[in-house]
Amino acid sequence: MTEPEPIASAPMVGLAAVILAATLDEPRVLTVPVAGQGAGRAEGLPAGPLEPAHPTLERGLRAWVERQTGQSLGYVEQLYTFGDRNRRPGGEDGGRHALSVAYLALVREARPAADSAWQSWYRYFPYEDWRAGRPPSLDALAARLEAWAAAAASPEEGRRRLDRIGLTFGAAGSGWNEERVLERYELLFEAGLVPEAGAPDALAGQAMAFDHRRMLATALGRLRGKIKYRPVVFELMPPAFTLGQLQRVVEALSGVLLHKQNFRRLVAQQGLVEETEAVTAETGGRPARLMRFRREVLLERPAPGLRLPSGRAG
Amino acid sequence: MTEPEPIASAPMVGLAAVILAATLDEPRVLTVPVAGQGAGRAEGLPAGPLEPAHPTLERGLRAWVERQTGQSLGYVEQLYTFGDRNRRPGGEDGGRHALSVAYLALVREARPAADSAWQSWYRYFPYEDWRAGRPPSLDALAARLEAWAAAAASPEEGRRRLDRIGLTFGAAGSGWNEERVLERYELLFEAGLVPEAGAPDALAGQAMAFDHRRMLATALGRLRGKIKYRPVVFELMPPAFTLGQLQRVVEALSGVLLHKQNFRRLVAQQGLVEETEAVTAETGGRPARLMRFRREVLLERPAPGLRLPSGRAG
DNA sequence: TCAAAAGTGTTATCCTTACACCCATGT
DNA sequence: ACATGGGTGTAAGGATAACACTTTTGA
Repeated sequence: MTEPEPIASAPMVGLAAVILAATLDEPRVLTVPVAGQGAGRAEGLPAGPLEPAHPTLERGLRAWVERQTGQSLGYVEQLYTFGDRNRRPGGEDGGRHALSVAYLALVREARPAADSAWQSWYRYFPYEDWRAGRPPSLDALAARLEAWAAAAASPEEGRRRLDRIGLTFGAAGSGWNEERVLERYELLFEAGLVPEAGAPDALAGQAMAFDHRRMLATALGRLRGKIKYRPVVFELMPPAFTLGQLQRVVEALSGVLLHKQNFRRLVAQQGLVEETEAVTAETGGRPARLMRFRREVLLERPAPGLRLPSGRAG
Repeated sequence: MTEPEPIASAPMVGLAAVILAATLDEPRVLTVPVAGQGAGRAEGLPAGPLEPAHPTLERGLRAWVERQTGQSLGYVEQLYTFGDRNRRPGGEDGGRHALSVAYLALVREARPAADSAWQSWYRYFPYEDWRAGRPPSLDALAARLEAWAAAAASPEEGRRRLDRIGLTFGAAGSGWNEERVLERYELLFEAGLVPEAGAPDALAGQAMAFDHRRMLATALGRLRGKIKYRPVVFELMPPAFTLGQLQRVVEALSGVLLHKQNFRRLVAQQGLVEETEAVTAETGGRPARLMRFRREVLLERPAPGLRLPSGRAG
């Protein structure tokens, strides 16, 4: 009656890494060149097949990343297993499945090696960066999305599309929600507005090979959510940093500006950081005290993180 | 330099489903018998290999579940891909990897079919049920965990173990955190206190085949977290229900009792439900108004859910 | 002297928590 | 009458958001 165990046919299993860092005020992702699909070279994520020699999935991932980029990974967590879309090559493989287990990694230093390169992740998602106010490209995107909704087969379908647009791109009830990165990308994909889906221009951002941009979107959404209840930002910070630097990194990740005073108070009274003796001279203005992450906070609070204090202000 | 695409060797890929329901006051999981490892039959989750005929992972999962249990699934989300532990059969397969992509499914009705059976999930995690106060088995477990910490190779390792015990089982700072189901299970596993790891008795709950109990722990933790910011509880409720029923289901999921008045206010003012005209006679006491889920809340609030109003009270 | 960034303090407001209490039905 | 669960109101406390303001450096 019952099968003995989830044993399998012979699918292809790949490993892929979304490796993020935050140097200066820019959030970065590590990319490698990929022999082009059709025309020339494309950008992609470090990736490779799972091999029998790999002791675990995660160890296999680390091996591939070191080999392709020279980067060694610290914090690593599993993101999602992709297998449903753009991953069945049709007849050529006799219908074999192609899965890809994607991981999120956070690193401190950004030493690019071999062919790899660090890119700002807003290169792939320009409309996700609200630090300088509402991105102008959103107006054009919104217009195209509404046209897509209007072109729906039935009125109900049109209404559903409008609801989704409002939900993911704001306008509905509560405005922009920075965590819905993946939902926005999938909506643009369905509407045919991303280059991967055949859009003529790059209004919705730079394309990536295969479904790597979907993986990146998944990673950004996850990270934007996670900084609120886990102190993962510090995986991106040097051992000592100023509160201003910390704030700029959080702003870079979340894509929105924060209220300075409240951010400082929040960080301080949550016990996330402690002072060091050192101060730094720095770019213009009064020297700032250097802080370090307070590891003990993990034992004290149930969900220590940076509940973003909303408002935009200097 | 760069490999063309995450293409693979020949691992075995399985699909597994944690199917949850809430009938009356008990939270349930759907299990199937598994031809025993060693001695007799064990309980397991519905599962089966990914096959070339499956159009997507999720469709493959639905097919396996219907075939093994007769249950058709509504809400389904991917949980995690397990592959690192208990999943390399050693020499027999020449070192092939065995992965398992686990899914969480929520269903309304509990019609058992074939060999499958609904079990209370606290059968597998008795210490997770705090509805009748602190479970007595926790005292014995805590004693064994402390013995495990004391038996560490080095003092630092002993301290680390104590920290983890405090963090996952309470005592540290903030007491019991109902979301850390997986972390608790993994700690018990490492300490050798679960039957799967060879513990002599079932103090830490009933065993399951393979790593299925780990999957169940992952599912419970995810669900306990998710009800706080997504209205997933309603996937478990009938179309019309009383606020009392809703509260009892939430309590069953989270394993803690809630404060009645605040729960009602919360649900009401969040706009999660709306009244129907009907009332129900019910078990003892004044007849209650029947409510239904307000679907529009999805469009209105960024994260509609049931932020548990802490305290235990009638 | 001024710009720029660091850093401190205070107040209004909202949400959470807790407590007290009334209502309608079955036994 | 009373037990049981349904249902409403309100006051105290804490966290958030917004505001105003001082300090210390470099140009």
